[in-house]
Amino acid sequence: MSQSFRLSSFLPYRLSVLSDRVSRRLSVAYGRSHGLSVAEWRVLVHLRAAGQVSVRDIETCVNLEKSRVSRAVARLQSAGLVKKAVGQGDGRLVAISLTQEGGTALDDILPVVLGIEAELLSDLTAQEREVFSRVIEKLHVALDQEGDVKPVPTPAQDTTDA
Amino acid sequence: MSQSFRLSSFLPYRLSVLSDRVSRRLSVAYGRSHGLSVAEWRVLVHLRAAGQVSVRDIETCVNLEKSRVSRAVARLQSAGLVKKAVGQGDGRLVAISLTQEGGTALDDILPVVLGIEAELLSDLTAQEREVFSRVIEKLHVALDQEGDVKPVPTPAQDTTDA
DNA sequence: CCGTCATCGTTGCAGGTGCAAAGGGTCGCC
DNA sequence: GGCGACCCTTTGCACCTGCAACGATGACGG
Repeated sequence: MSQSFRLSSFLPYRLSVLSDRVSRRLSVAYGRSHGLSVAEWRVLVHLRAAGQVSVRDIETCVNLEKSRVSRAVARLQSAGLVKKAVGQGDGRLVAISLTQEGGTALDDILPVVLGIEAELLSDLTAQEREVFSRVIEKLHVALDQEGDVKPVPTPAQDTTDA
Repeated sequence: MSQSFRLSSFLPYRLSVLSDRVSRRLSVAYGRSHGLSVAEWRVLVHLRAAGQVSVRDIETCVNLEKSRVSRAVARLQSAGLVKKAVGQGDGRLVAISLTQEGGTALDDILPVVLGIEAELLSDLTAQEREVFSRVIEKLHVALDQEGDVKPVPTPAQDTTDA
């Protein structure tokens, strides 16, 4: 039956392989030159855009688990790229912000990273880019639907009454 | 300058987030039900298609590091889904093949996995699928070109002499 | 004011991963 | 036949990750 299954045309496989390769290519820019991991890089970028934020903010905005964020921030702090303070209003929150050093590092890294992205995209037509982007969004929608089927308990009730 | 950088529209980020989500969704099928990791799943699938192969074969065909393959095979062996033997012609090679149990497990898993993929793709038009696939290939080509620049060793020598 | 519960962040733990070095085997060449 | 270069696979190590449990803090109700 499924004798003909081909991994090389299997969507999750293709996505995983491509994503890994791209990440690896990218890590040359922010990893090799500044010793940053993916998590650390994402945190830095988000800090630049958001100013002063909590771990929870980062978690939701850059798709990283809170423990991952926590450890990334700790490493960045000991590298001097980030500083932490207790939140003023709420003592549970941690106010994380970029240091000047962190900003400088980003200034270093961003052009390189954007250059790599541009090279990757350079052979694509405008239509290809647009469709590619749309498909990614559609896949997220599909994942939302499938995943969120769990919470919904009984689909029966809509037939029972008005 | 780069104040306007948006992680959410950054290609490597989008790919990574999507790929992670899809993998996670998929692991429900082969992970939760059979206790398989991604590496193990890929090895099984390749074995079904290729029959009897070596670690090196798997490594190149399913994009896994050799150490990852080695450990995946070890786990699969102790789970009884795979068997190992020394290669006949070459004593260095390991002849890895599916056991009957392994084949049965795949028979279980494959329909589920294909169903998930089908759901993901179900909202895409034929054109979207085709473009998406083409873009993935183009990105690989771009990575090949960029990556192979590496071998160039010393940027210093071109200034020093002829 | 105090008890209970939710929220935030950190940490312990078990496992997975990449890299590099170590086994073990093969082949060609002297 | 023996030696050294090479190849295939495993393993040691350091690191990263997810999950779950934990301590700390705030919010709410009695």
